[in-house]
Amino acid sequence: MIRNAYLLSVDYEGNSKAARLKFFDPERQEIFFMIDWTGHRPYLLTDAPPERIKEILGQNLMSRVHSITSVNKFNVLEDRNVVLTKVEAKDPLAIGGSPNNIRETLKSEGYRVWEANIKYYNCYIYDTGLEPGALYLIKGPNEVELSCKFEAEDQQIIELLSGGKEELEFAKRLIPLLRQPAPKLKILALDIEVASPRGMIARSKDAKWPIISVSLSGNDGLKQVHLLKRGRPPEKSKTHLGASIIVHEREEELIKEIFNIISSYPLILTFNGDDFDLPYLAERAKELGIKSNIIKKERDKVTVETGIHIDLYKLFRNSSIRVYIFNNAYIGATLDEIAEALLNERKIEVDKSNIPDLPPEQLAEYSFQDAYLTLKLGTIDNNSLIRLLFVFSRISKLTIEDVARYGISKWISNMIFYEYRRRGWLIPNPEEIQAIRGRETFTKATIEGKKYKGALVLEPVPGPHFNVSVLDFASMYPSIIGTWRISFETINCPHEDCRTNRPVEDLPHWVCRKGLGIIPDLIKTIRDLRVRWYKRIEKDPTKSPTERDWYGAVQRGLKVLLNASYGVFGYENFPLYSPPTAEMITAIGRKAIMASIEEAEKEGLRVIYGDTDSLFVENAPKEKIEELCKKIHEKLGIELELDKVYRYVILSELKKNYLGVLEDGSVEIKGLLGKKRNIPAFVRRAFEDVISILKDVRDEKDLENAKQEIFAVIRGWCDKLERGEFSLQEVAFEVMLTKPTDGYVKTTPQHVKAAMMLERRKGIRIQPGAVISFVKTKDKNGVKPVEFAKKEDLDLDKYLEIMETTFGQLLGALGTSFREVMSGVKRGSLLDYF
DNA sequence: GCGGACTGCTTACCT
DNA sequence: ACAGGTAAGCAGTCCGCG
Repeated sequence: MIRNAYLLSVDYEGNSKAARLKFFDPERQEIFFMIDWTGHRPYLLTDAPPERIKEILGQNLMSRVHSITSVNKFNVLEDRNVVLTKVEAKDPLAIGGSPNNIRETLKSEGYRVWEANIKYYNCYIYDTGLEPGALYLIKGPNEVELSCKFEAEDQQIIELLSGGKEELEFAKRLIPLLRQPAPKLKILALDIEVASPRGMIARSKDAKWPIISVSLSGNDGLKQVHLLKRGRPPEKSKTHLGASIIVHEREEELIKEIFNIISSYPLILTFNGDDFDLPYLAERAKELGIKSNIIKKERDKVTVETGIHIDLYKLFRNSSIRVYIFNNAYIGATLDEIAEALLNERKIEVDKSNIPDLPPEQLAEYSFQDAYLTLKLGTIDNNSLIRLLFVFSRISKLTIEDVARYGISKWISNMIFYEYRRRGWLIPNPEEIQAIRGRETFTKATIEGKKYKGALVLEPVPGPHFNVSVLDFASMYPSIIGTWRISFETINCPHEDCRTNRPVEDLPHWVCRKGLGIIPDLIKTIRDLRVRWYKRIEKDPTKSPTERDWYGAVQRGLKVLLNASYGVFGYENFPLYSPPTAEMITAIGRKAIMASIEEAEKEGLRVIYGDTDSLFVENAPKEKIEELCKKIHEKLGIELELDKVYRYVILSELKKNYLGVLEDGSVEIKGLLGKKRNIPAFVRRAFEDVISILKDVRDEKDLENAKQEIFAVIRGWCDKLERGEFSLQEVAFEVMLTKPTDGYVKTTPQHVKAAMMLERRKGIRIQPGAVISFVKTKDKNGVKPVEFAKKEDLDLDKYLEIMETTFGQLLGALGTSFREVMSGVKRGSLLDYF
């Protein structure tokens, strides 16, 4: 049977002792497997001679060895070919997983080993050249072929690139992969509730208590709550969201039914299902004697045999996803906070310590809401997350399941490892990179405790500025990596004649000029493809909305990769960690921005601010800007471009703090206190009120008038505060708890005090990631959780102080101050503090 | 014993 | 668990002050 199917995942199958490919057939909405047919085996590389292996490993380990051969590899750190011994094993655990293993035995004998820490299924993907996430044509039991190939029309994309052979070859593989949209999948969200006694937290390790409810919400319209019969039957047959309430006499029956339904969906979504829902289900099933292997617990994930499982808790916690995909719209990592921020919906409020004692209808409502929210989050924005996972999987070569669980450094290192294996390059060990290419840095960071100097931030010229052009280096660090060819491969290379190639005079590091390395090619290709092609076709009106959605995901996905491509080199746990590389990249960045300022000033342009890769230029004629960009490109080889023109900008005296109004009246606020989400909603609303006045300002005269209006509005809000015209909720500060309350040993910040009061009074533990709402009070403690406070507890002076600092940033830039604005106002007793 | 100057911790932001 | 740079508010400490 010939069919099309997406490769979703690869794992190791213990019975057949081989890799197993998990495919998804979109037409039948069905998962199927193929066991490796190539005879591939796990292995490591070592410098121990082949003839000595037997003796070193001993009889016991040798029985687990499949073969010993010699292989040629290219060692990039020393720029030479090497011959190494490849030890193939009969099972992956023999390499490095079991107590007595080949890796450690070789090391203890003083030999070096390489590529022994890579998970077997990833190793398999590298060697077979499989493309996770891609669509395949399944031609027979031993024959699969990529459905999407490089086509004649793709040549036009290649023309946009200017690289060498390697770069084009990489692009030719990537382009077809990024053309194929993500499949439509039947999706099921699942959530369970457990009869844990009051105050006890159910854990999946010892699934002591019965499962009392399982809620299911599918994108095909399935809505069910399965309840275990306890006491009286529910009075309703449906929840208010329309989920059928189904009661089971026995827990076995319930679990069996759930397994049945799960198995008909290729994608299962949970919120924290890796740590709780799925392992708990599996453990209960085992305890009740249900024979099923549908849920498989692995080291750092729980998978579903009949599909794939994505734990949205892990996915939403991924900071690349949070920052670049959701623009920091949520901070906490709880279902309630994310749902509130992204969907404007909340969990149903119940007494958390008492869920098992809820009446059955209420339990059903509460439980179903969680499954409902999980499905909604997982399919948000017309399945944009699923699309992104496919994009990331195809670029990083990680399985969909791993992409959804690991962070950006893993995505990047896996992509690089794949390319290394493909070319027969030896993947170096971290300690060798540092020993051979250096680990020392020579610049001093501004922030104490950091390893090297970062970006440059210019001192702003405070005050209002009209007609401000913002120039920036598009993807500055990736451009530097590509143009100067900076990576762990090229920094401090072994060639004597490259030592004079020092892009930054005050750093002793040199850079290879012989074209060594592939990372600069990969980054440059991704960068050029994004800015020259995918960003354009995302906006192409001749494309269908579906296609534009897809290319939007591609474009954003590439951006996420690029944004982290410099940072990983400065990250200790990145397998290709190289402090000199990171230090060189930021140093070139500083040099580029300095050169641009110099050039701009030479042209008679006035630079009023700049941060890292941007320049704010006041009143610059268009021709002069074009001239400047051209000159900089010629001089430095990276592209400086006009990003936007502000009708006017108000710079505060602080760095990273300003307000800009674009020609269309839209306001961009950066860093100002009024924008921070931890300040009370009351203050934020007052701030927004003021901002709305600034929208319509076109010239200095307007600004003068607006100022008077602003003063009046600020006074108005202070009056409101004084008269108590607000709800408690509106004056609550909202600050995230980043660790458990007992983890704060050095100081006890206010939000922690409030959290501790909540814990004491309610007898619960507050989890990291929860956002604490508290108000400032006059009592000794100074704070109270909003739910325990009364209006008369409030310390209004504190609230006036925050109004002062919030508006002070703006007022200072407008040549006045909060005090001045408030003077002449008739004050009640509360304002006597002025 | 108390307040001001200071440092360090914590959180949230910018690029 | 990608990096460094900037800002704010508070907790805690030290020191001077009869």
